[in-house]
Amino acid sequence: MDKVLLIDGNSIMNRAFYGIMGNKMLTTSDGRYTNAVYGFLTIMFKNMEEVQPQYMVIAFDSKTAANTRKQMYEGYKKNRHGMPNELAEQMPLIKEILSAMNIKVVEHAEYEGDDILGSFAKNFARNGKDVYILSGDRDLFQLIEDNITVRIPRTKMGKTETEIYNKEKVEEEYGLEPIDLIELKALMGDSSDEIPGVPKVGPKTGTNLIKEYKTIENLYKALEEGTTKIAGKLKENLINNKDLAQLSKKLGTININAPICDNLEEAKVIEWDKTKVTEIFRNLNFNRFLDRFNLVENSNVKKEEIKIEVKEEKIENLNIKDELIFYLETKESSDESKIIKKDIIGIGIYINAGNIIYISLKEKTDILKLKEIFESDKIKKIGYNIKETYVLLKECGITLNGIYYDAEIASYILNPTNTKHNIKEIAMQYLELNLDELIPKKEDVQLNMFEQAKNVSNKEEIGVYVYALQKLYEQTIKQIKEEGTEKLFNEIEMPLVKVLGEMQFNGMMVEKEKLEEFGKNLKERLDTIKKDIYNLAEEEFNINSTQQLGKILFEKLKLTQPKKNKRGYATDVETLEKIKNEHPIVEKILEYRSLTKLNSTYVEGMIPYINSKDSRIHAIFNQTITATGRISCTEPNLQNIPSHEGEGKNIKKAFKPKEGYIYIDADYSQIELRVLAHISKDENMINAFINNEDIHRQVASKVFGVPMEEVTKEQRSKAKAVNFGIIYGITAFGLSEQLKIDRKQSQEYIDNYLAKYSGIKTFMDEIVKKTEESGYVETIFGRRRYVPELKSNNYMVRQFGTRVAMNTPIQGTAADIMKIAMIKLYNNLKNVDAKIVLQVHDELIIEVKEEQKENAKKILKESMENATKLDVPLKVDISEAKTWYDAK
DNA sequence: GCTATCACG
DNA sequence: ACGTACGTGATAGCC
Repeated sequence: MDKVLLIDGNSIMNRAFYGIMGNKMLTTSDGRYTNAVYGFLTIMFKNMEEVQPQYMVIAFDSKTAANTRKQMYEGYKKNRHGMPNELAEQMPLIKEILSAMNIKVVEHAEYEGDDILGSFAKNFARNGKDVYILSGDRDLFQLIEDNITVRIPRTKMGKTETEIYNKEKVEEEYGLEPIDLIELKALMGDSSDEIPGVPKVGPKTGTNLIKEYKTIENLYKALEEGTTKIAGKLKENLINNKDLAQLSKKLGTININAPICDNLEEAKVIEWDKTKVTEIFRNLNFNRFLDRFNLVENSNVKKEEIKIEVKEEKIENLNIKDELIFYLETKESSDESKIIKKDIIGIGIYINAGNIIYISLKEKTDILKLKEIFESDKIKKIGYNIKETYVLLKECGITLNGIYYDAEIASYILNPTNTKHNIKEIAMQYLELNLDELIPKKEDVQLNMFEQAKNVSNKEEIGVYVYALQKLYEQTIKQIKEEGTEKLFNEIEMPLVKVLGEMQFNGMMVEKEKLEEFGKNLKERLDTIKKDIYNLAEEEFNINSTQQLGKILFEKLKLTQPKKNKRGYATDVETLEKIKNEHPIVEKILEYRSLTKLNSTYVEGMIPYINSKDSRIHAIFNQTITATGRISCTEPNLQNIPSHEGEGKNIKKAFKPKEGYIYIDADYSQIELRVLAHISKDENMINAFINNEDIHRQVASKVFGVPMEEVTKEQRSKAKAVNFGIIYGITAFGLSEQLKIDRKQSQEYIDNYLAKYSGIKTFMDEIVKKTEESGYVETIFGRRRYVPELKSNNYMVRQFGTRVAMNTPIQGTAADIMKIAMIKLYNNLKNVDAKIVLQVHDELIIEVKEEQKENAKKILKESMENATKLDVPLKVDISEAKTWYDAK
């Protein structure tokens, strides 16, 4: 069936404008802004690729189009200040480009963009086409029907994804059919367009009313006939505001009969005017697009003199003995229950220089023919992003062994502050090789590129990666040896790949119902608090918007305004705590904040990650992100589940092992201070740990000059803050902020501390000096972090450099120790029915068969405490638990 | 994308 | 006189 892509021009331009606003490079040489145009095209191309439309229309708002509705109601879009100049000047530009691409652009003096989209959508749908509307605006949901879907671009974790709304999704989210949304809006209004609605009717009341009466006409008929249960204030309100409801319905109804689309064939997608498009792209410096659509002859680009020939080969002919240098080709999988939603479709293998082979693995069983090679411990595996490979293979029933070298990890070891370790970047950096130039370009790129099936394999591209991989292997290992980090690489990082792969494969079991129940409870309470806040503010606003909130608190309610930030008023917890006594609304805001956080991040954010097959969350543990050597965790982040105090902790009740199993939770006690004691060799601190003293109490005793027994709770807690400060590279300001004392006072604490713990003072001075000289700082296992900040001309940046120099060996060494412990633990648990499921920097959780828990406990504790030998003992606290919540 | 906010060690 | 404690990730708003 023919497909139609309709685009809400203004809405997408807006998104794009704010999306890439920060990129200051996106101006032309004469200073014209191009970021919104660039972003618009990126989003449009992505959607063209996904939808592959035969018809397209882009609708824009004209200056006068809103007048039709303004005549009905003068408030309509009244507070919409026009778009910023930087965006406005880009509007003609995008229209010019679209016209060069022969894409139909519609703008009308009397009809707004929504009306244009609505009319085209319904018209196309009537003609039997599949319609896809691309917009950032949820108002368009009312247009959805069987053959009409709305696509909302969304940035999630840096990636732009498209959220697709069809009938079912709308019903699920709103509890109403798409067409009913018109009625809902008539009752509840819309603050962004200033559609009034009926006062005091929010989403809940509104939805219930529409569910029962379907339309406002029916509702009012029932009210007038008295055949309704509605009573009290609500009834009064509805009756008194009938006009407003009717007006709002008119305002909020998208016109689907605008006489503007009599010839749909005009919207047919045809070839671009290549010359014009090229000229404009060149003019705007859109080199990536020029390249992508093959619009320039790259005659002036110096081509590498490398010819990479890739031969397609059968598995049977493969002869691999000592090492497997390989790159897996994957495509997005349609199987939602997979741990990693990718399918393996091919593999490139290095045989020798100039001889790279590609094996197609389209059939599910193909990969199993390589099982023996993958599982052999004798064959060294040399690859890229092997942790992912490990999980993918494990899902196919293959356990990858002999993991020897990973180019991503090598790059990380050489420079952990690099933010990108993808193969193209590291080939550029370590080989001075531009892989894009080596990948042969396809001929028919321009229009047809959107029609290229994405699962068509590209063996040439894979071949180039394999080629680069072999070179990277040689080059980075050479550099790693030169700087002396090969032990760290070979004995810690590479063995850890498998452990992290295991953790991701194992996952953490979550009781979805428990989470949902908690979410329901949160939402109910949030509804109440929201109403309270609106009542106290005497108006409705978006509480999540710090700007709107700031206006309410500091302009309308005139509360004292303790702090400002770049964008206006600060409204963070600390600020609000200070003015809590001035108005009851503040307390409510704080409560609202903490509950929305719980609901959106830990309930709503978590549920989609629960695997339907095994009820587990398979979070990704990243090994190449942090500057210090810690691992990080994403999709979702299980390392920041609430655990301090308050009801956030309840989230942890949903995490529980499978039937017959139990969690053992172990955490290092004071590992960073112990590391500090070791590397600084400070006598007092070393003794404290050897004698198993309470370190915070000891510090309090020394800093405040009181005997150990007389240290008060308050003094101990202050000392604790000082200890933390020391680890972070203390400043008087930082400590005074933390303890809410003045700078003089905090400086005294620091001076006292450094006098009593003089070994630490010496260490701090020397590490900064050493880092200045060498340019880098190291952990005791040799992990290296460069600190260019110390050479900066900017005082602030230099100061930051000194703190980094002081903190990195401490945090980094602690991270190294944990990594060693994890490897030991993994090996020691081989004959136990136990799995490592989570690491939270100084905490490890295993899921173990109940009968074997005592043995597992012993192994866990021993692996962690004996990870390495320091001048102070490593201490581990251990507990068993039925849920994560119960772990102490 | 950047900013503000807030969750963790 | 400046503006600061270290390391992370997720969400929502921005119009």
